[in-house]
Amino acid sequence: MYITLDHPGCDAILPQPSSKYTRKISELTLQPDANLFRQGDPASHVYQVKSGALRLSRYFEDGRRQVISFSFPGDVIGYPFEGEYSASCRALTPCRLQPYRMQQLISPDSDDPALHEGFVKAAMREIAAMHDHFVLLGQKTAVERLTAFLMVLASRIGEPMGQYTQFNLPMCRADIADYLGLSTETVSRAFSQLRRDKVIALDGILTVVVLDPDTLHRMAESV
Amino acid sequence: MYITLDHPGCDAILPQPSSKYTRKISELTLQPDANLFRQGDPASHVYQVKSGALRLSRYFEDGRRQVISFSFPGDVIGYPFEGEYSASCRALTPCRLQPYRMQQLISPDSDDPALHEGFVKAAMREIAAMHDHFVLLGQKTAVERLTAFLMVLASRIGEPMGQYTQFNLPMCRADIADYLGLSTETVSRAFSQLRRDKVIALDGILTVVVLDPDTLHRMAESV
DNA sequence: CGATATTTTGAGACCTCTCAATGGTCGTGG
DNA sequence: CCACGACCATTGAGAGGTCTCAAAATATCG
Repeated sequence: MYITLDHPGCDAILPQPSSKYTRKISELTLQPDANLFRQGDPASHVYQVKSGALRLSRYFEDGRRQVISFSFPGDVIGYPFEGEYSASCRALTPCRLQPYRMQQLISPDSDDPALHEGFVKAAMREIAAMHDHFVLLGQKTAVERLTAFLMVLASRIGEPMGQYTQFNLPMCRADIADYLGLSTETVSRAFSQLRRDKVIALDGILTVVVLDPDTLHRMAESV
Repeated sequence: MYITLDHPGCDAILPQPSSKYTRKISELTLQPDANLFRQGDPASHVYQVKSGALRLSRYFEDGRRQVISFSFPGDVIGYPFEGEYSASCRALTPCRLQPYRMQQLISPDSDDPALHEGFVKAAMREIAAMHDHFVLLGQKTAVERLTAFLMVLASRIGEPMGQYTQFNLPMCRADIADYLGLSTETVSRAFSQLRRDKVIALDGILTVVVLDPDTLHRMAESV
C-alpha cells in the first residue's frame, strides 16, 4: 500500500537485523508472475520490498477480483490475519525482498527492538494509506481515481526526464482497473482523456510522462 | 473497523495494564456527538472501545466526507500517522473507552509485553478488515454493500429477538452512505428493497430485524 | 511475420446520483 | 394534549457516469 503524500524514509524504516544473536534470513528474489504467497497460506514471514513491484489481490469464485495494493521499494507486505495471509501477492517485475520472521513483527525481539518498532510504524503508515484509498474508492470519479493513482506512482517510482517526470507502469490496465474499482475500458478512457488534455503523454502502453503536474495534482485533489 | 467474519476474543485482546509499574489511565466516557479526537490533532493516546459506537471520518473542503469506519466494543481506535490522527473520531452513542499511552502501541512496554502484542495483533486485524472493505467499495453494488454492512452489524451488535436477530443502528443514513460510498438516497432505496423482499424489517428508522439471514448472507457474499 | 493477448474506441444499457417533493419522526411550545 | 417546526428518511423523475458487449487497433511473443 502506498503512502499518498510524502513517504519519509521508506527505504530506511527497517534496520537490518543487527544483533549477533539474530540469524539473518537471506534476501529473496522473484521473477515476474511468481507468487510470493497465496491467500490462505500460513503466514510465516513478513517482507520488505528492496526492489521491484508487487501486486496484492483477492480473488472470488465468480471471477471478480480486488487488487488491494501495489508494493514498491520500502513497503512491507505479508501482514497476517489469524495466522494466514488474507490475500495473494505476486511479483509484477523482478523483485528483491528481505524476509523477516513473523514473530519479529508480532512481538518485540529483545535482540532488536528497533526492527520491531519499524514494523509497527510501517503498519501505522499502512493503515493511514488505506484510509486514503477508502476516499478514492468511496468518493472519486474515474478520472480522479486515475490521476490520484498516477500522482502516487510519480512520487514513488517517477524519474526526472528533461523537465518532466516519467515512470513505467509495472502493471496492466486490468490490474489498475481492479485496484481503482473500475472496468478496464473506463481506465483506458481515463488515460485517453488525460492524454487529450495534455496532462500526461504515453510512450507505448507502459511509459507515462507527466506533462502538467499542477493540473494532475488539481484533478487528483478535487476531493 | 470491523472484522467481517468472526471476531475472536475482541473484548479480550487488550489485557489491562498489569504491572505495578504501569500507571493505569482511567476510563473515558463520551456523550453522543462528542469528539474523541480530530484530524490533525497530535496523537497522544490510542483507545479501546468498552461500550458504545463511534464514527471515524475524513472531511474535505468541498463538503464531501468519507466515513472510514465504525467502532464497536473491542475495537481499537486512534492509530497515528506521523504523530497525528489522520481522521476525526466522534461518539455516536454514549461511550466508554480505555485510553492507553501511544508509546504502548509503538514500542514494547517492558512492564507489559502482552499489552503491546495485543495492540499489534489488533492492528493486523484492522488491516485485514480494511481489505474486506476495499472489496466492498471496489466491487459491490449498492444492495450488496448494504447487506454486507448489515451482516457485520448483526454479528457485532445483534441480539436475539424471538427467532430473529435485531439491532439498533447507531448511525444515520448519511453516515452509512458515506461509509459505503453511496448517496443517502441510494442507501434508502436499498433499505426499501430489502424490506420489500422480506429480508429485513425496520421498526422505526433505527431498528433492524433480520428476517432472512440466509438470503442476507447470499446477497452480501455475491462477490 | 503471424498469432495471440491487450488496449482502445464505440454504442447502448444500467446503475447510481442529483434535484425535488413527500412523508415521518421528534422535540418544543402553546 | 395537540400543533408546529425542524430534521431526517423515503420516493420519484431525469441526468450523468460507468459498465457491458462488440469491434477495431495496437502490442507482444514465438
